[in-house]
Amino acid sequence: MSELPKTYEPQAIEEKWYAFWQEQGCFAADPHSAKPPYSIVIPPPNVTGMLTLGHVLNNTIQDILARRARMLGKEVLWLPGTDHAGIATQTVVERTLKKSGEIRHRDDLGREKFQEKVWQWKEKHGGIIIQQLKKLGASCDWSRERFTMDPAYSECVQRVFVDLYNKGLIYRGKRMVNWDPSALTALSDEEVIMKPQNGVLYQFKVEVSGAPGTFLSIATTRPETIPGDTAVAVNPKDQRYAHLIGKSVVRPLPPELPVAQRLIPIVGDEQVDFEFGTGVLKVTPAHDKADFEIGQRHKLAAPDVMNPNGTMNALAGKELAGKDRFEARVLAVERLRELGLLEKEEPYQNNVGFSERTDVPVEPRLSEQWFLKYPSVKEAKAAVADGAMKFFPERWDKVYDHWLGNIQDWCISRQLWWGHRVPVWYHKKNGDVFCENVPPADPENWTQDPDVLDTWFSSWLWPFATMGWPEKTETLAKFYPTTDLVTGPDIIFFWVARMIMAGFEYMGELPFRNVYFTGLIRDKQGRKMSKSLGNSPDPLDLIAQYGADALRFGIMRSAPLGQDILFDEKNVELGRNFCTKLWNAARFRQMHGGVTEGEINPVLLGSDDKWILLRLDAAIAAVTETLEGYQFSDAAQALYRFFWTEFCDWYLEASKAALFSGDEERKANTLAVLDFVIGHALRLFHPFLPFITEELWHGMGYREDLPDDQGGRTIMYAKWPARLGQDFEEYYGLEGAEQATLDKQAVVTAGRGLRRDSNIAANKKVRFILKHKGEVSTQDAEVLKLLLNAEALELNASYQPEKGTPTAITPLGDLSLPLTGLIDVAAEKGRLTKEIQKVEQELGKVATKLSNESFVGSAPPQVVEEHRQRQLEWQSKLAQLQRMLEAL
RNA sequence: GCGCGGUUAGCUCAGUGGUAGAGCACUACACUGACACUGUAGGGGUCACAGGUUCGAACCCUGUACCGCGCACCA
Repeated sequence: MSELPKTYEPQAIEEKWYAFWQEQGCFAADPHSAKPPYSIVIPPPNVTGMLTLGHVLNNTIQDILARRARMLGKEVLWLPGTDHAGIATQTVVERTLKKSGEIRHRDDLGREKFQEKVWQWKEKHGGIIIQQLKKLGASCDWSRERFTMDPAYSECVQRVFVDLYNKGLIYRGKRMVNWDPSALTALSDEEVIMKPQNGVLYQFKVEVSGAPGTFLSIATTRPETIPGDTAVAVNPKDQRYAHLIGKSVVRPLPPELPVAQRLIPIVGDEQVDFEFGTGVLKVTPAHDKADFEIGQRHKLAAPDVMNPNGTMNALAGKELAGKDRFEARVLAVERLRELGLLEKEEPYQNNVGFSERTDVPVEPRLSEQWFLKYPSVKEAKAAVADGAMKFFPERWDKVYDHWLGNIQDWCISRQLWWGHRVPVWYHKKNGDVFCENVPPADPENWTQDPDVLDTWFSSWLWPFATMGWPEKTETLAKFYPTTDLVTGPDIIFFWVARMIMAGFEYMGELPFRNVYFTGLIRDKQGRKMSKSLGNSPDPLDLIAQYGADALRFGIMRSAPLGQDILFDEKNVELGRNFCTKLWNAARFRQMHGGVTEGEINPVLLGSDDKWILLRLDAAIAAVTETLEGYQFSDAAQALYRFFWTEFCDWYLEASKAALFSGDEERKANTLAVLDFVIGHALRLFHPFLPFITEELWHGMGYREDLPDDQGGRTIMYAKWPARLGQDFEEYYGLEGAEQATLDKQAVVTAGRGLRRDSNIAANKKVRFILKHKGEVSTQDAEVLKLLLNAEALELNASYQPEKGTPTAITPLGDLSLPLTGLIDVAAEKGRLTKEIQKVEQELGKVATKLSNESFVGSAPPQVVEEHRQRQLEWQSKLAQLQRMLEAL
């Protein structure tokens, strides 16, 4: 045992223990272990990412689960790694290279050179977030770190692609996709974010061919796509227009084309809502999903009038060609106006899809892409529906179920360079398609598909691809399916649902048993954390300032199940304060000498000793229960309350009576209780506060000679505290022992109240007199005297206070504070009157209820009895107060 | 449009039928033998609104308003 320094300095201590844990191989998972398995796979952060508060929340929860599982005697695998994050990483690297002037466009380098650059970038920056997770205390098995582009992992991805291709679930087709004109790639539906936009609804008219002077009015938000219109559609049930079906109209743009080439048919289609706009819809099959479907039904051509980068092409006419789509919109409107066809412009709010990554409006675009018809949907749905897999909070069940019930095929190809390349080759001459996880034998005759796969097409294999699949590895045998998954609800479709499907398809089993969805971290005004707002604190700064334990505890205390978290640095401060409290309580214990080897002697236990043991038992129960229900903030709160309010504020103070009593036997027994409680508390705290608990565990000298599972080497493997149990309570005589302390607490609070009401400084020694009703033990009297900071506490069962003596009613009898100098009768009168008012009010409430016949008649007897008891108590208190008032 | 959350003290949130709670903030007092990153005492709430069920509602039911999120979407 070495003396603990005066203040807790987290930095050096954190580093010391993290290195120790790693050296000792404490995080390593052993598939040969006889212990029952517990496993989590980390949601792999972007390889180029930096630690955010979201990661802190997420990974602290995982670490708490993992550390607690170890203490419960499980063989724990927490498998870490990173994601190559295709589009995000490619964008970052490309931007950096442009900034440094190395390239103007990635084409300057070409595919292979560019890929090399990304790998270099990955090597340089890829480890950062892993190092940051270590600072947080994450107990991952780093020897198993994986990356979604590791060679073995890539093989898994290709194998799965080929398999799904052979099963006919992956196909290539020309479809309407979400196109990102900035990243120049297709996106999945999930990568499109709808945002309300303030736009304009334009109304223009077109002349019906062969009927001069007959016009149709069309409403549109996208006049720039008019050159791509191949029909106008009306609802066949719409009497206004039905007779025009089959005729043609003259498309106004581009104006330089001869009218004959601008004639487009009027078609009837049920999909047209005749309530909206004018009831006439312009049909642009190449630039709108709904229009594409109409086009298919009516066999319309689908000319693409745009370039991939969102500019108009030659088909849009010479005026629009080369112009950006938004610029073109303005020009198109001008043209319509000049032609006298523009009828109306009104402000209009509609939803526009934006690319999740580049935040650019997505362009619906017809293009050749790879699609996946999801496998094992039925099994994935059933797993959650029938409870084989549990979501926390439960309400995500519905969201998941709804999505799986309505899924569209997944567009999995991306026109990027960073990612897993589609394992498909086309024969240069005969056009044969070759899909294998190895290139064709005669590569010179084949061209590989240029596309790469959506990042999520690799991460959906994460739970088993990281464990050595497709080999039947020992790791898979031991740790799959995993126990818990901890992730944000924002990727429930992107990742969670898809992993479940992949799990069933390739392992024939669910990938995890429980999914805990964290909340989103927001700032204290409720705004999302974002770089541009500058409201996203750097967790590393917080760790440097407050310590990792403080950050962990602060964030866990404010993270209720399934609710968003409004992050406030105050909570980290609270965590820091709590660590200091823990530290100082330990120092206090240490002041009184080394850890006792002796057992607690039941005969010597005072009422407060028994009380704190019962409170400890309650804390063990509360923390265990809340953690089993994934209620981390409740667990943190229970710990906080137990340690600060119950242990430090009461027990530690009360224990001073024994510690300073001079009675060595009594002192030793009190120290034994302190050691017992602190030893349990440190273990309860360990999953939340790994560093400080380890430091104190060693610093306090807790039995370093013991075996691992008793915490000999590290607290990490010490047993998770079990409930004390019936035998324990009987042996130590704890049953019903709580009341004595509760009574004393009431006396102390009352006494301090008297002192304050009489304007006597807290540090001034005064004399209290307790007109005790029953027996008060010497020890209890000592505790009362100490905590009242009294010069003396006189026990006098027949005490008659002088007029005006401040007196309070307590469970142990009237407590008086006789004042020697001037007695302020008026003040005491005021105090009593105020209290009487309060009691009368309470009494009134109870009396009203009890005088209500239907209450007495219908309420359960014990409730009525409770009210009667309460009424009696209030009545007697009132009577006493009134007597006191009269005596003044 | 459909669905899901939320509305309780100045702030952030617990509280699922029987005496309204915590932390922070606030006020006052105190550097008494671990801790001022502290201690002690205190002030502060028609539990969003309107109906209903019940002896009894913050809690259950119906409806409304506002905030947030998700899904779908009308050009």
